[in-house]
Formats: sequence, structure tokens, C-alpha cells
Amino acid sequence: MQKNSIELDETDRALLTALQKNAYATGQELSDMLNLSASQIGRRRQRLEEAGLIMGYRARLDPARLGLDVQAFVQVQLARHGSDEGASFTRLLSTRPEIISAWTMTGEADYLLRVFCPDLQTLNRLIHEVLLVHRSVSRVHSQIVMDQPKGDAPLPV
Amino acid sequence: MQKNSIELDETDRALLTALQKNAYATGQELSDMLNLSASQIGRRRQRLEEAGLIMGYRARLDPARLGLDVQAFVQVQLARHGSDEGASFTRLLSTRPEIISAWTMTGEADYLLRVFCPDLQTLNRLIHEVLLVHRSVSRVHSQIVMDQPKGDAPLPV
DNA sequence: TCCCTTCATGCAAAAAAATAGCATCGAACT
DNA sequence: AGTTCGATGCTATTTTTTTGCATGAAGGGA
Repeated sequence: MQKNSIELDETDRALLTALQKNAYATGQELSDMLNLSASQIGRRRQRLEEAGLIMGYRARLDPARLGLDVQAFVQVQLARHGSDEGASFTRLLSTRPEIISAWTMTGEADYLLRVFCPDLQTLNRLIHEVLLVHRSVSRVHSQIVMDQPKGDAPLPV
Repeated sequence: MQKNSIELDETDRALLTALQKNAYATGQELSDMLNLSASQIGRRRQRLEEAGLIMGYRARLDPARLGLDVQAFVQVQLARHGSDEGASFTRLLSTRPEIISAWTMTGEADYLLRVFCPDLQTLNRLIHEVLLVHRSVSRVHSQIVMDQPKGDAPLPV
């Protein structure tokens, strides 16, 4: 089984792009768009799901309408490089719902966090009362998002 | 019209959370989950869509299976602060499919870009042949993503 | 307190959409 | 040429969503 290397033709790519933009497009709509019958759209979609190419479907919410007015990126540097510290910090990440995503980067053992908060005060509390008090965190640098000139474009397929 | 301030009760919140995790859950499944009839689920969902709280639905793809093995964050600093430069750079962003998202941050006039590339060479080319050659770009700093310990969690509702 | 409006709700019917069955077509290979 | 295999479209079936409608609970006057 080599799920990894499924053959994608142009129609598959177009379908993936369309579904990245609007996962609720009906078979009929996609059918018109791709010049393919609705049933075949469904079969291809199913194939792409089973191959693991499509990992799932998600609703995208408007942060502003949820009262999440402050978006920030927080760079966190850990003091020591023990696996314990990393694990402990990772556990912390998973418990905080305002931390939407976290990445580890090349170079120093540091994390980049993407955070949504209702206001600056909450962000501040997150930084000082949650992150900085963690035993393995040595430095924190946060940047507030002003604007998002390009947002969540589909992956290039 | 104050779309902004729709009342959300606990059921709405649970529904939003569920749809952020799996937008393809059927009314029946959500019905069991939230102790609500399928029709009512549908009506609430429609209300949340019309209110603009749900902005849309998207398929989530597996970057690795698409051959996008390198993920990076690129910080870009612009030389001058004229609106022309910003606009020109924004236009550049929109033309590059490997740039998935871009944010402007507080502080200096700089951008944070999230990028997916098939390999390091492509990333390198993006940086040197696309970003650095742009007239208003003064500095570029890129960090490669090693791991994503927390990924695309639902927004806290 | 009583009445009235409003709105969320569940059930059932209708409409829409996804899925499965089936025969056909075309490309690749023998 | 013959054969196999997979992709395709059409149709039938099933599943899901949406709509119509009556009920009941909550809130607002008089």
C-alpha cells in the first residue's frame, strides 16, 4: 500500500482546488465546473478521501464575530533542551484553546504560536501568567497581527 | 442590521465547535451529539451562516501527500513605508500560490508569510528570486517548520 | 393574573443530494 | 485483433437536508 503516491490528474487537481475553496459545493455544481458527471465527482472525491489526500472538512468561522479581536504570533524560546521540557510545554499547548496552532522551527528550540484572544489584556495574561511562568520557557516575543493581506489560500495542488 | 451581535447560546457554541472539527457531520450525527432534532440543527446552522459567523466550509488537504514537504515562515521587512510599496508587495503575494497566508504585524512594516514548498530548493528560489528581488523588500528571514505540535485547532467559541 | 406574541422545537413530508448498480467506452497491453 | 482494466454517464436507490406545520414554553403588557 502506497497511499503516498496516488496519481493525480488535472481533474483531481481541479477538484481539490474547488473543495479547498468551498467544501459544500454540490456534486452538480462541481459537475458543471469540471465537466464531469455528478456521480463521477463523488467517486473521485471518495477516492481522494480514502487516499488521505483530503483529511477532512471544516467550517471556517469569523474570529471578529466571535469577539476574537486580537490575533498574535508568539515566539517562545525554551531554556533547556531536555525532552521533558519539550513534552511538558507541548502538554501546556494542548490545554490552551486560544492557542490555535504551534510550530517548532529549525535553529533554536523555539516555538511559534498562533493565538486568538478577545482583547489585549487576555493576550497579556496568556503571556505572563501562562507562558512565562512555565518552568522551561526562557523568552517570549509576541507580535500583534494588524492585517491579513492574504488569508488561508488553498494549498497549491 | 447588526450581524455583529448575534446571540449565541450553548447549543450554538457546541454546534460551531463540532462543525469546526468536522463540517461533514450529518444532521443526524450532530443531532445525537447535541440532543437536538436534525431539522433544528439545520435551522441553527443556516442562521449561523447567514449571520456571517460561519464563513464557509473547506476541505483540508494533507500537504505531505501533495508533495509539499517544506513548510516555512518567512519574515519580510520592507525598505520604505510608502503605500505604493505595500500595495505592490501585496500584489506580489496574491500571485504566488505557495504563499498560503500573509500577515502584517505591529512594529516595523513587516510581513509574516506562511509558505509551502515541495523542497528546499524551491523555497530558496522563492526567497531569492521572488522576494529579495522585489524593489521594496529590504530583509528576509526564514524559518523552516520542523514539526507542528498543535495544528489548526478550532477557534474558541 | 391572564392573554398575547414570539420563537424554538419535533415530527412528518417534500426536495435535494450523494451513492450504488450497470452497461459502455477507450486506452494499454498481449 | 482480442482482452483487460479502469473511468465514465445514466438511472435507481438511499441518505440527507429542507420545509410545512402544530405544539409548548418564555416574556411582555394590560
